[in-house]
Amino acid sequence: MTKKDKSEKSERILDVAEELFALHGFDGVTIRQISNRAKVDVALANYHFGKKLDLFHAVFDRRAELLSSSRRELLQASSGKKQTLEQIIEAFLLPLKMAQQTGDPGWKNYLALLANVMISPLWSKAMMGKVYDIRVEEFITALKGAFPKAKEEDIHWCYHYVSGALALTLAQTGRIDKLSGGKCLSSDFDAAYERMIPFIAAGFREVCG
Amino acid sequence: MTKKDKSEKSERILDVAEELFALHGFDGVTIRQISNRAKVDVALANYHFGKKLDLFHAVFDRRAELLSSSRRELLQASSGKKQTLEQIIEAFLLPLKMAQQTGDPGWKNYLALLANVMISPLWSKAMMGKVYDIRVEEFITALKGAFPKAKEEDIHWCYHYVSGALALTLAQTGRIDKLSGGKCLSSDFDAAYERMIPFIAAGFREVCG
DNA sequence: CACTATATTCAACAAGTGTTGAATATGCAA
DNA sequence: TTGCATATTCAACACTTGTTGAATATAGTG
Repeated sequence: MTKKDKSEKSERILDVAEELFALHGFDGVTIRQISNRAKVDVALANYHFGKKLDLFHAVFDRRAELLSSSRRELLQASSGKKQTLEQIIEAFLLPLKMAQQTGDPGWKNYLALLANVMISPLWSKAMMGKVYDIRVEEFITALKGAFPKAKEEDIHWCYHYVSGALALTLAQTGRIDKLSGGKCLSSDFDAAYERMIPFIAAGFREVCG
Repeated sequence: MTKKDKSEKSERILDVAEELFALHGFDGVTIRQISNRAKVDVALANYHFGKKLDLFHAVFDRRAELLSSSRRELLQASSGKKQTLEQIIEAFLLPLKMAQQTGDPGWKNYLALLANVMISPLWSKAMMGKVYDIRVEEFITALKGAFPKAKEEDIHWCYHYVSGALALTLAQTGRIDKLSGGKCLSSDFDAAYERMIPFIAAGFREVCG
């Protein structure tokens, strides 16, 4: 707004790259596929974003800060008195549900990309540290407050399970659709989150309580 | 043994391909990288396994049947009388823990590859249906037996969370190592499974009980 | 208008891609 | 040994990859 209005084409590149990276991963997508679908010359991606890897980072970072700060606000909002376990979990999950509920397909793609990064050893090390790890540390600190007597390892492992369940949800593989014979839908984030919170809460209380 | 002894080199190709596919995914690996590390000519992979995609299938299928049948046996072993929830969950998880505990790095790589496939919409659809889905259906049937009054959707969503937690564990991203400051290790499957069973069981009882 | 910085396209490069057919090596039966 | 099937290598193909430098268009400013 004030400084620079990103050109229309450069944002189209980001959108298309987001979608294709989410679906096929970094190596499964060529710059020509991106520029073709964005109706743009091959060289333009390079002009705006540099190397292919830089473009990937640009895509990943674009929405990372929004998600991360939304998590921080929710976590701090309830941090006055002692937080309930459910409040803590919701602060972690709700921003993702809200992002999904915007209906913006860009968010859907980004969340799938995030899931992809989370589960890859290489990409996880390269990308998650920048913005997301700080939030996770706050999240874990809050959990320690809710379970003062729990062992740290127990809390970390439980968070690990949460992270996995979340990743598979964000990935929207469509597998649950098939396995349930259509009774459940990958795209139904409401259904996924509704049950995830009590599921996780009970697990935490069992292992850490 | 009886029919054909696969050549030493062809198995080396499979081993190397398994490792590289697990780490970088299908598109992140070239046949030349595989053949170089296997100290074999580029054309040999094609001679033994056909196209690159066929090689990927060969890698994925090689250990799939073992894992799947191991699950079936464990699930049937306890199916005489009414199975406890913990028994059902263990039948699903134990084969993976045992595979990991062989110490064979090939198994470690395969499980990471499996995690990768599980979380990718495209690969999941293409690969999981062949061997794994049948086992999941039996698993869910057993769960229905343990929770006769539960709604089907609840059971499917809870299984979905299990599947996600499992996938992230198999992936061994090393993220928990970093976040816990070394208190937890991705490679420590014992620690992961030990807590996973009570965590999951409590979640199921809360949502489906 | 002219000037300038930014945006976009064009054309091409060197390197790498999967795949293939012919040539050679290897092991095994008669 | 001779044959023969399998295994492996060699050399090359047509094509795609990311990236770049020069050329051209576009928009904003004086």
